[in-house]
Amino acid sequence: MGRAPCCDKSNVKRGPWSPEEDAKLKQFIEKYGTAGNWIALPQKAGLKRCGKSCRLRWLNYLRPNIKHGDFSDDEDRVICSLYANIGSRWSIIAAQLPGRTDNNIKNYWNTKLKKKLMGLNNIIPSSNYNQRSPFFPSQIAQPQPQPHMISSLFRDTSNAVVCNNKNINFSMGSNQYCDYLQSQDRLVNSLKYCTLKDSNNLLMFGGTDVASCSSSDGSCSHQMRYGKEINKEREIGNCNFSNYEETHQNFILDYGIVNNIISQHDEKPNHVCLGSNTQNDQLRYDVEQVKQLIGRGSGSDGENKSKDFSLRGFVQL
DNA sequence: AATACTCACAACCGCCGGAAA
DNA sequence: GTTTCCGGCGGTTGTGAGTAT
Repeated sequence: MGRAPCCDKSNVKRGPWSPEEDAKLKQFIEKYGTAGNWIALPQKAGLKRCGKSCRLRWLNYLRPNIKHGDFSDDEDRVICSLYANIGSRWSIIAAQLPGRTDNNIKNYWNTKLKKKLMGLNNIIPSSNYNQRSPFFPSQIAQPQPQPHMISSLFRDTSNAVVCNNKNINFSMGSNQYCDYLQSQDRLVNSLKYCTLKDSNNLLMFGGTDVASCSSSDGSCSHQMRYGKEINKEREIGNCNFSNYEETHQNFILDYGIVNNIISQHDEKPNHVCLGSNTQNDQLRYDVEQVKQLIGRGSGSDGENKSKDFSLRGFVQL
């Protein structure tokens, strides 16, 4: 059974809102609120508009404290940083910019910021990058800014941009590849239930096998085991989440651990794979590419490398 | 001055998830 | 457990102003 339309489309006005309609809507909402029902609102307010249209008009234009006009450099920076991390999740990005709406930011990105970044970088994206990145929507053939372009632009000044939302907080790492990995929120989700295992020459992150423990000082570590057979996959290593902080679980997955596993493994994996077990829900990264990116990191000695290539994040409990 | 083109932004559409019935 | 409804979201389209020819 199909869904009923939200309104009688033949009987509602469409297109730009007139000042009179704006005034009616604003007056009604200021007096009565939405009463928790946008669909019924237009009739009560005497508007020949779809409820959804009223909602959008209010949220994107009429609502108090909406900022109109140019975006500041700081706002640009936040948008770019968050886009590099989480992709086109405009509502989450908008939550970090008071007065800006998701629609506003989306339009700004599509019409100005994206072009600005592409102009600054002047780089044609390599086909080696994962095509399922938010920077390579499959439907869009035109080149998109890549995470490392964005992070390299803003690295020095916004190394610790934090994205707050009800589910996930990110703390940006400084490494290009880790920035890129963090842009896949599924990675963060899978890290919550992380197992490492190998299958068909792939090193995989993801799955559901997780055990947790707490220490006396309040810290918490989640140990991931991958020492047993899981379907056809063998266990190949160990990894810890550590440093429980207040309401957040802070995880650090040191890239050295991954490297260790790769080097100890008798059949060298040729891909790093993130996501669940099904082939359709995985993100694959070429191991050689990963190594190359490590080599391009800012740290030249071992200590810095280890610091640079850890993967950091906060998962709100 | 008229027309074509570009750009920015408002508005719409369809899908999805959660809550209620 | 299933269906229905609604709000929210992201992608896309429409519109009008500004600019180029």
